[in-house]
Amino acid sequence: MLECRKYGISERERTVNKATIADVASLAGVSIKTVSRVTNNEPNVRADTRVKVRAAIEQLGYQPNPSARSLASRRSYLLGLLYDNPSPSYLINIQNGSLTTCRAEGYDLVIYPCDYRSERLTDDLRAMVRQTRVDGVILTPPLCDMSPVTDALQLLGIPFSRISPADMKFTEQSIVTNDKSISAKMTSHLIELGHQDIAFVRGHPDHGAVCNRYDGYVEALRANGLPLRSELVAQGYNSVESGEACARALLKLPTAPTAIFAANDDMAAGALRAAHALGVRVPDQLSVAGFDDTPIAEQVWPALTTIRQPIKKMAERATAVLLRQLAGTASDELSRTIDCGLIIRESTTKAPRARSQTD
Amino acid sequence: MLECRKYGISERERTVNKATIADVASLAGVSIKTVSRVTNNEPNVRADTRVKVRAAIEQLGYQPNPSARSLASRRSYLLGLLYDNPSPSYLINIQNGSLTTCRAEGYDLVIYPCDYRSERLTDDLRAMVRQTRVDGVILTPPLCDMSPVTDALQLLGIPFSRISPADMKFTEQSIVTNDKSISAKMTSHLIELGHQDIAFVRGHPDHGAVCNRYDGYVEALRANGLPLRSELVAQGYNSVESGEACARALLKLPTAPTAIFAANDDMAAGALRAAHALGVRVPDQLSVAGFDDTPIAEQVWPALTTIRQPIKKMAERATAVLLRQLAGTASDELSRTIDCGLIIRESTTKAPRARSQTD
DNA sequence: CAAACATATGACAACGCTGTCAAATCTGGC
DNA sequence: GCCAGATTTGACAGCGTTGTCATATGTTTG
Repeated sequence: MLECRKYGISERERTVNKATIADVASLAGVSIKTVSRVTNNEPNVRADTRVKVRAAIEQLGYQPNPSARSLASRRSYLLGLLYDNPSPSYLINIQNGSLTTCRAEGYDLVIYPCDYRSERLTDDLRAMVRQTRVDGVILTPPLCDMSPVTDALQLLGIPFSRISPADMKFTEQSIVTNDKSISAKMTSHLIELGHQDIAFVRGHPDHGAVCNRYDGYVEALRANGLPLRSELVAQGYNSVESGEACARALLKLPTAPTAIFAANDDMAAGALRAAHALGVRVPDQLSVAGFDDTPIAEQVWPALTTIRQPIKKMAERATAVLLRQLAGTASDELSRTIDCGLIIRESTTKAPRARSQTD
Repeated sequence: MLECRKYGISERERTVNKATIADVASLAGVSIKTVSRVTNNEPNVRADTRVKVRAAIEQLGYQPNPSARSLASRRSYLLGLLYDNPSPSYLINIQNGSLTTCRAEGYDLVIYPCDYRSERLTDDLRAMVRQTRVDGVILTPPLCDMSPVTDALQLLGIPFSRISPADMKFTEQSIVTNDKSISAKMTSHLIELGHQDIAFVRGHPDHGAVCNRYDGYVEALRANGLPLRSELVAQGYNSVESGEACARALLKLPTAPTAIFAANDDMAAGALRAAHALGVRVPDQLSVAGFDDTPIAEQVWPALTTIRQPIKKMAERATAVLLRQLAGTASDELSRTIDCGLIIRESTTKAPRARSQTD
């Protein structure tokens, strides 16, 4: 009892999970190999044997020791999630999605924040992989688009799965979104509301998928016969701050836009701040649209019109694709393209006629 | 070469990390035990032997196999982070902080989102612990205040460390914040600005530390000789939405407050939304203060006066405390109380004289 | 009914490390 | 130069699984 204080390790090991595969085997009256077959759902076990073993497992509360299993089978049952300081809400969705799939398949998730601009990125990667021996890696933007990363993983022989890559490589191992077409749809929506002078705040150049959104904007302008005016295109860096700076500059233009479409919600929130500060009323004088439907979209005032990406689902799929890859089973039935939808809220409305007239 | 396609597992194992402790031992001309001693920084190795072994390790790029190490030493070198759907930015800070310490000590972090209201909470906990055999667990609010959780962990003999618990139990294993006194300070600050009618939006009742903030508010009112008016105290639930609802009700009061202090930033952002919607100008007519300094505080307009909690540092410390506990070393030199500071931004200013006069 | 084959089970050797304990080597004191 | 004690090193047995391969048990077929 006294040694129990402070949860002495040795005491713990005696208390918890005492049953080993051998205990189960002797209780069930079979060999440990048969127990192993049952716990791993292997074929070639007679139904009644299986029942017997299951009962013994139940009775003893047996859980296979993951370390022993890993050592013998040379798999860690661990997946790594690689990310570089994304928006918190994005990350949490990715994590939750990935975990959903992981848990269902008996895997755990280990997280690896890293700096995509670091010189030592591939070294870090290598160290990480070796240290924990993750069976596979999930890559989020912008890491999923960096060939040093994918090359290193290929070299190490670590399977990976990519979420929202910008390019079309490794399509078998990627979950892609239709960023371009949905951005075109949002732009068209604004045009339908009567907006002619629609500004676009571009995302961080290193962030591939976000960049594709600009292409959709360009496409929609062209499709609707509107000119692409370079002064209405601003370069942001995904942050609220950068969005605010861009919007300030845009709103001070002699031919100020009546709508601003930002490549993500944070920058759209920045545009909102700029409008407030400059006394421009949203949406009466200015419509603002974002992308991602992060929590901030509903938290700012007015609530942002935006595009919802089912991020959690994307992560679930990406993880499933990775696990299939690990298992060697085909994953053809898994759709790898994810659709997004427009969410119309308070920050967009019809273009102010008067204004575009007088300008 | 052909088998390399799709990164066949067996091929991988041959390619990556081929060096074992035996290879290092024979290259260095020592026994495997000596190599083990070196990699684990154990004493009683001659300096020149250590150098020899280190060189061999370097040359072969040897990394100990974590599964083998775990199996033999009965430790997983894995820590679990238990959380229940907190704010994304809170979680990311916690994760990053915890990881910083983990990495430095050769540990990895496994994440466990869970539902604190679930009936099966302790069962889940038990399953999780057994499945991965985490060496210890980090508890965030509100889980850190739930005795079913702490009891279960104690029973399982799993060491844990708590971040921001509301109670004073397990002080050796907790990182506590001075929520009460800093809330009093914020309240006093508002009083110094001339506010007399200060409303408080309380946090979720299940969230202990957030509740303590109310106590600070009460204390400061008393200390400054102001009455505690129950109609100025609203019950929120930590969400933007609940903060907005509370603020709407407060602002419609015949004796509306000139300042609203919300127990967290999300609710303060909600108050901002309510003010915007009702045409109440912030901060001219209404001061709003939050708590936490989450990113939203800077992203809304006007930017929120709030209280900064060094969450990342708290997580670093909590993890360090846990690791000391695991190692059996004393952690007395680790301070377990964390100070917060007031961040004055745009959402608070002097009380509108006229108004409090006419009311 | 036996031969031939498919299915079910088990014995045993890994897997790569750490813990234990004994052996070897190095100290310093006389 | 020798002995007691401290320090350094190594042999070897686990740790709890899975993989391999041989054996045992069914099941079909001629």
